Amino acid sequence: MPELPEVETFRRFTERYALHVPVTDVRVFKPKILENTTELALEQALIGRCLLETRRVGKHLLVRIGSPSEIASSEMKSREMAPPLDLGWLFLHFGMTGFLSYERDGQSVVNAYGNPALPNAHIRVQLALADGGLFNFHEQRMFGKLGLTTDAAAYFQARKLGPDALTVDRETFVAALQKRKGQLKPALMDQSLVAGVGNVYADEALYQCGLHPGRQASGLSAKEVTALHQQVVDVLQRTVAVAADRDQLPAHYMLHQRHPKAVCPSGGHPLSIASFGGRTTYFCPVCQS
DNA sequence: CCACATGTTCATTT
DNA sequence: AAAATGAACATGTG
Repeated sequence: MPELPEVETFRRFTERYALHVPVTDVRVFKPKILENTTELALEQALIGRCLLETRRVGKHLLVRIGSPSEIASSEMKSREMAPPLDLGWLFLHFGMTGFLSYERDGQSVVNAYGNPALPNAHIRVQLALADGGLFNFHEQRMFGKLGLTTDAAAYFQARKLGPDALTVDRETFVAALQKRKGQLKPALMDQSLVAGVGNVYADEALYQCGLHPGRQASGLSAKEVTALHQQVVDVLQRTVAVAADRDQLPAHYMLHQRHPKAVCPSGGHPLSIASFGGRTTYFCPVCQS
């Protein structure tokens, strides 16, 4: 599930529940989820500190670690205080099944996106906060990662992420596709071309503008590539707007049909299920060409 | 038992 | 060099 809209929802969730409260404890239940760090290093980096701000590119979420006394940067500028101590960033990647939850006072459990009855299982890392809150990173399938980095820009660069798909401008998007040899679907999913589009929303954007996933990326007309840019951004923005709860997306969205009996929301024809770029791809052979 | 699942990375081939 | 392909990773579901 975690493509760009889900991770953006996690980012907002983190902002809402976990910022500006000192961390009192770090519990790692599955060390394998850690990338180039240890439980001890996380404890040293986090305990007694606060999470202060978040940043997201594509499907990657970074959370800045700072001292509890550090105040908001706008306030700081106006008072011309010393620059904040560089305490680095926590990074999270959600793999195939990752998500966040928060609980407090024993009962209230809030999940990062529409999944009301999630069990308390598969918590891999838990941050205990000074207000009694517990901030949980879940990852059933263990493809996700959590770790520390000192430099946010270097973190994104090392992963060769292209411009974020939620805000990529038309000129950049068009230029990237025009020089791309190969099929549309793999191009959209290439995180170095545009960051954040995964299997489901790639299919949706292609469906919404009537483009076949196997089309040559560089072979689109100006009109087609403009429409594709618009749909990529629109599909992602709409999904962010409903906090990545797919049940709230329009009925004419094709992602509701990802099952063997799938039919086109606009004509009722059976959808084709094929492999592009090594991923299962749903598309309408009538509407998309 | 098998096939398949939203992601990324790596090796191999074209 | 770029792009495609397939495997691997770990775990659960149908």
